[in-house]
Amino acid sequence: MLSKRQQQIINESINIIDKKGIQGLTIKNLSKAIGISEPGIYRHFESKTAILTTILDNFMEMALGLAGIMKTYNTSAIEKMKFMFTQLFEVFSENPSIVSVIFSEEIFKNEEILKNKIAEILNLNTQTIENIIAEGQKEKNVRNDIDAKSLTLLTMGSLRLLVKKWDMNNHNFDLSQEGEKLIDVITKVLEK
Amino acid sequence: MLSKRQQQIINESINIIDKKGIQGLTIKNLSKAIGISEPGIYRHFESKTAILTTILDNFMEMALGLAGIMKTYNTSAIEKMKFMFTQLFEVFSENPSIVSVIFSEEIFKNEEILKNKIAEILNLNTQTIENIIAEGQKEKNVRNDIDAKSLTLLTMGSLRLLVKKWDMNNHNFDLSQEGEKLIDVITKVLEK
DNA sequence: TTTTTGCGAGTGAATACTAACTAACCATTT
DNA sequence: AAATGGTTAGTTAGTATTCACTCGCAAAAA
Repeated sequence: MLSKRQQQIINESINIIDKKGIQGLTIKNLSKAIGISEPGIYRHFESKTAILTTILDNFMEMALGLAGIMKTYNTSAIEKMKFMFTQLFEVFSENPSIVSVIFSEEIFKNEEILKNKIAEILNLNTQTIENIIAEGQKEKNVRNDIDAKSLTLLTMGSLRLLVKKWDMNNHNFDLSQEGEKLIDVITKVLEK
Repeated sequence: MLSKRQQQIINESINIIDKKGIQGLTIKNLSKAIGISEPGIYRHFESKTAILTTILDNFMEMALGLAGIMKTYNTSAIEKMKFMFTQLFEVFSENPSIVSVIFSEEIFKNEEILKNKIAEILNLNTQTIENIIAEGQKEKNVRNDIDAKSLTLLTMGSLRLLVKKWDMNNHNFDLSQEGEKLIDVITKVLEK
């Protein structure tokens, strides 16, 4: 479990990465944002890498949680997708800064451990969507003239790009609203 | 025009970003890779930012060139998309390292000028695809139960994700081959 | 001869991180 | 109730290293 201070450090780190990029995340900037001295940070994390590792571990848990929910959620594939996407758009709208971390794999290229963690998260999320789509194909609710992997690519790719554009354009449109539109489009494309 | 040395510096910079991320691109690393001293770099670029600016300007020219070609290329929308995507997959296969720069917008978050340049490039490429799709809808070759913007999101998003996965997984699959598959899928989705 | 391209040696600022110390709190023991 | 010892969370003042970049000079090219 993370202490309050640790959680604060994590949140502020994500904020800084969002605003200034990974190069802007320095212990100095971080400590200033928190309001303690630089060595104070090291009372709560043994290194800067430990902070980044914790961030990614949190995202991994989120991904695992989502995968678990989707497995037990008992409806059609299309309904599952709708539910999942609505949830995601809500989370991103409420915590805009996590977008620039979770959809920006290459900011962790520097360190092998982090690079692998982020690839794992992406693969898990892909698998979650692919499972839903494949299941839908079995139940004949989803078109099967295109294989599940390709439909997953379409679905996930468009979701990611929408969110990324929202992020790059300083959230100057309503993500939940545009997200709803995208869900409709994807539904149209997936349905048999 | 860029001198040979300048072009070499640009290429090596892209290579380093690909391998080590933006944090790995230091003047020291760069000069070592080129085989000259650190001050030697400054004979050819006035600053590190100037190097990055030049990289993005090159990409902008590529995007403009592509947009120009697509305007004059006189076939159906579907054929245009096929042609454009095949071209892109070829370019990426031959120059894998540019992928981690051109599809990694957030590595330039640090500097406002660079951030804006990369947003411009993305918007231009989006516009190019959207134009083709909208034209196809006019000519009744492309479905019109979904608006052009959404179809563009699907198309571009899936392309980007495919290329990004290829990059993240150390190019462990044949991009051109998987790209062909994606082109077929997109064709199926777009066609009326 | 002038211009271009390189070099060694250095600059100040920023980087992640450490050493040594202190004040506040808290559970025991006296 | 008071003293004791230990933990937690913070500090100031530093470390070695790396960062982008500059200066003055030399060799080579035009």
